[in-house]
Amino acid sequence: MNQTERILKSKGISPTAMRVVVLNYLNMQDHALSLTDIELGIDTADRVTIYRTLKTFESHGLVHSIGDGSGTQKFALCEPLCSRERHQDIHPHFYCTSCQETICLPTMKIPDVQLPANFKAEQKELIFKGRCASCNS
Amino acid sequence: MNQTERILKSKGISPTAMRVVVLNYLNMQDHALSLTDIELGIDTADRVTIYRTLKTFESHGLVHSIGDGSGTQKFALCEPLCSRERHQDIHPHFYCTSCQETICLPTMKIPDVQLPANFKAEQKELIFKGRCASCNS
DNA sequence: CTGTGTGCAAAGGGTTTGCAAGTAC
DNA sequence: GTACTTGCAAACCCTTTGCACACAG
Repeated sequence: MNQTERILKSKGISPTAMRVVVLNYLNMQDHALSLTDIELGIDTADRVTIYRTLKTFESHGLVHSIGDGSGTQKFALCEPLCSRERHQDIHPHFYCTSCQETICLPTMKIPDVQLPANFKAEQKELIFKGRCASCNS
Repeated sequence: MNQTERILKSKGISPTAMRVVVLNYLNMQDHALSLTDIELGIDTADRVTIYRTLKTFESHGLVHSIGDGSGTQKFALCEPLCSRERHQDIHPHFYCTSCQETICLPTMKIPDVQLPANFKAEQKELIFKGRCASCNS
């Protein structure tokens, strides 16, 4: 059993061939991917199957989804600490309006903000939009 | 000429009946509205017309749109200082996963975060998800 | 008359569900 | 055999564009 299968099992996901392929593909990327991105990258797989695979991954704390304002959801691997109950260590994302890539900024924290009385936040998302380093150079 | 028409003119938007109705409706709300919300609130108007009205408002700095992660865009009135060139004073939003309402938090600032070298941000968005005060009481 | 605004129709894209066939244990 | 997984089809919803008519300056 290889490393990818081990990761899936550790999250309680049975490591089918499809899931191994999707996870490996996500692992190769340094930015978040849309369903279409993955579909194009894995030419053997059906779009809906990938969709369901990602939903499975998400509900088991293996990937997180980002609404970057581009109108389409994107997905990226979580930090190892994330679990199905709680996504640890959620980080900001940068959406490049030039190349449309969404980049995770895992080394940064989302600062805390004092919410109004009786508001209870369970998640927070911080998104920057602009031009990324590659598009600026 | 009433106050609503005056606002429209001050933003360079000709104050048609439709636009006055939409602006008044937005003005009555304390939270951001989706296109569907507005469509249901203004039963005389066509969905596409409202859509175009909002786009006009947005490009003239009268409303801002929020992608709250619910999958649909929402719109809310801007602060008076916003202009077509630049949305001043962009604030965090709170998305209630119970009642699906998106609430502006205009008294709060989005904290600055140090971006990686050569990344240039033009916009930032901070969204909290959880339960709002009404749903918690 | 000319430009703008509105309504209707429809295209386009992404997300989500249903169902039946395939696969693993 | 039973439960889970996958592929195909289709539904659903939101966003966006095209076009023709109505309206205002």
